[in-house]
Amino acid sequence: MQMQISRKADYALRAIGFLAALPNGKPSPLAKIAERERVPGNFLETILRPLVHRGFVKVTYGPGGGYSLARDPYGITFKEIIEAVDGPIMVHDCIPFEGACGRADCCYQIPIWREIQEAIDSSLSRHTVGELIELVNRASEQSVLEEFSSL
Amino acid sequence: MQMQISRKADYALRAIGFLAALPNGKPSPLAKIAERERVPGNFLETILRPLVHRGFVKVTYGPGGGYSLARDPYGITFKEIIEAVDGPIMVHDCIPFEGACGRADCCYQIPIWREIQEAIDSSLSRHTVGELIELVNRASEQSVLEEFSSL
DNA sequence: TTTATATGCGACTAATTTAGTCTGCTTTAT
DNA sequence: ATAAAGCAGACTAAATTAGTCGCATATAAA
Repeated sequence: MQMQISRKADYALRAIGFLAALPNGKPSPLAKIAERERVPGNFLETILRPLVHRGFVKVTYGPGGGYSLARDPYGITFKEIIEAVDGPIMVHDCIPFEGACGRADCCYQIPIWREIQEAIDSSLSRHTVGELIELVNRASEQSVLEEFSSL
Repeated sequence: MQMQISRKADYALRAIGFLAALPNGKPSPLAKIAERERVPGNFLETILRPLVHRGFVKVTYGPGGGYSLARDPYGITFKEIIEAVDGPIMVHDCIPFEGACGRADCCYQIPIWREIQEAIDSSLSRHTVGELIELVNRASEQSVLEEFSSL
């Protein structure tokens, strides 16, 4: 399997989806997020760090504190989160500049790679954290319904 | 850098582009492809193997032999080559089936991942090895022009 | 002002994947 | 026969990813 998002990116999106789904932006401590999303806590903390630095997530210290979403979830894209935790998404070395791969004379493929890159970028930018709220709500309605029908 | 194609896939596409650009499908031995594309020969050989198995590349043994393209280059997509050498392209564990990540209750994100996967797939399928012929030809015309104008 | 509850930082280790090598074997043209 | 080609697969090395840990800092509330 390749072209796969990293575990870090996956965890980041789970965590940020969790925060987005919290009512009225109440902060949630690391331990709680980690438990709910079944993610190693220490690791999650290192993942959330850049999200805090870049202003996607807000932190409040002390008792009752924790992480919370700092921005409108519909304004945060998948691409932004993924790039925040793992660096730029780049399908080929030579995307930033021709010859970056160290073989300037062989880079005739790059127009194609640029198109592919563009497709990936735009697809990852079309999806926002806001969608996760709807999805998680629909999922929990669903599980309530299942519980009900099994009685 | 992430979501990057592997070196294997890059080498495979360089090699297959080289073969596609050869006139009248004459076979080219490994050593020659490796030299021209500046790729370690032993490694390239392991890369070409699955391409032979899957019928993209044809082999002729003995003196004067080597590898040649086995099919219409406009019918071979980037996706096919990449998947032949590196296995299926899959943006998220849960693409093949919900719960593949081992957390069935947390898979509410997968509709989004499926859309992203679809975008990547179709973009990689739109581009064919045939385009490489045109690009390499244009590139060599270009270098002839440059040589000419510098006189 | 102490204490408990929080995160921040960075160095470290472990596991996995990717990249590349090597040695011996098979196939085929001349 | 023999030389030129690829085939097979086990092996090693390098790089990346995933995860841990100990100590430091910040804040709320008793």
